[in-house]
Amino acid sequence: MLRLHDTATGEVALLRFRDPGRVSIYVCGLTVDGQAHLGHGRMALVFDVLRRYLLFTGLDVNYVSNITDIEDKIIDGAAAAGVPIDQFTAANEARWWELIDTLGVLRPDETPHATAYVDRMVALVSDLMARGVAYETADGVYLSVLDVPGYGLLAHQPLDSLRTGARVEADEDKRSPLDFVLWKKAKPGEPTWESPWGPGRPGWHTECVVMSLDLLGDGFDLHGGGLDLIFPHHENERAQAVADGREFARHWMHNGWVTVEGEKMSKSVGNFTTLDDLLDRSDARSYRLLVLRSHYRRPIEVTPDTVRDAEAGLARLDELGRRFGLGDLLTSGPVVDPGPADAEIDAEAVTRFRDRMDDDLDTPGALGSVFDLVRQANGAADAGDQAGANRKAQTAALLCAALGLPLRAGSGDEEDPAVQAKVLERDEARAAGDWARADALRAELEDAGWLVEDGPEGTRIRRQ
RNA sequence: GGCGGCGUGGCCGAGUGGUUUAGGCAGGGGCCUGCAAAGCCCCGUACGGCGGUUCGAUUCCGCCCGCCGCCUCCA
Repeated sequence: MLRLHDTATGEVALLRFRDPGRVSIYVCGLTVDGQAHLGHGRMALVFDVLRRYLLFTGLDVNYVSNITDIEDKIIDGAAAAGVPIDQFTAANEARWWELIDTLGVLRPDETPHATAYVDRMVALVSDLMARGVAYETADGVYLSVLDVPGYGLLAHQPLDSLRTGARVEADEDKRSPLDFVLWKKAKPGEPTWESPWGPGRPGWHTECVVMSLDLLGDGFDLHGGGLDLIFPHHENERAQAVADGREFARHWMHNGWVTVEGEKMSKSVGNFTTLDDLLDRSDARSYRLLVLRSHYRRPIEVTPDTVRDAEAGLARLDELGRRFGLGDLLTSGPVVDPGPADAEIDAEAVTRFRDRMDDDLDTPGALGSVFDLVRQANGAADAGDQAGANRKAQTAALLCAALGLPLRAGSGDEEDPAVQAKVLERDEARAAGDWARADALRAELEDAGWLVEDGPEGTRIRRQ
């Protein structure tokens, strides 16, 4: 049973499901206002690993993650690019899904878009007005947060602190500086929707309330996102749901930053690396491995050094795939724990893995158990215990797949006839004891990007 | 100012009141190899500082130092 840190309580607690055997998850996705960076990638990977692990343990998972396609920066971005807003957001979103696919992240079961839910957002705001917890001002409609029981649950800040910290906005009509906008009245040049308060557009926090409750229902199991969404975004989502008499998320999970030289990566600081940049120069699986190597709540440093380190670890895993011909276990789809009945799998190792994962998704510890298997498999094979070795190797591959990290048995182009000819020629040279010729052929292959390895079965090559 | 997190061996990074070790990368030695590569074995005996609790603390408590984050729209 999975124990997870809950942002609301600050404690690690058993994740309890509303419906037995089924998990409903809502993760705040991307605002499609530009290029996604490493932080967005980490978020996607962290929740992908959670989702895959729940599937691995045999649960049904309903995973919803939204796209925010109307927002201030989107309006500005489209204007700056000189293109219509829908074209701007569509292009950014399309690129995001390509990146998601490259990262091996499973697509959500549902991907609601804010602009498709404006009617229901208007309905929610109207309801909050009717309940007397929201009020209209000259420039919009606001939620009166001091009327919401438990406001500050996620922020873990005294209300006074939030109040004194609140930035003073132009609108002095707000009853409390903490109150936040549910509906923004139209400004010139902005896209608008009709509402009882005149044309305008929804505030940011409202969309996720409406979409999560619509698609997952009251009291859904888990709500997640990046650490920076805790306050105000998630606090304000919860406030609206509670004020509307709805039961909101039962559990809150947030992932930590990607940092650059110790500082949070963010667009405002300008210290971000885009996912495009990273994926251009490294195997996407190495970023997943890098993310898995540290706990999801800790910050991670992404530097050329840490990426290289992850790539070296990945190479060790792939080497296992090659050595044991695990080509049929290269799935990038979800896998399910086969249980102790499967003689090909080391059930005890799977248990060790699951113990680590159940402890608040201790992926570094889980990964340690996988590397233990790698060493055991290689060691057994070296000692001539092929059956035992295969079992360990298969188990390692299974657990890698469970983490969304498919092993590779090769690059696929080893069969190139010209390359194969050189490999054969080298085998002949070696058989004849012509070491000079063999070394020359190795140099040629290496120049072509191959790493040459001689084994009992002859020369083997792989991509460097 | 308020609230919170973190400081582990050359690097990354888990975990734990004490007997055998996380794991990965890098490094040294060995086995294997024509030489390599890959793999395996061995090695470095780490837990910011000062006190306290304890038979015993890296692990609990206090203080200090350092780094980081949040305090209204940033994953």
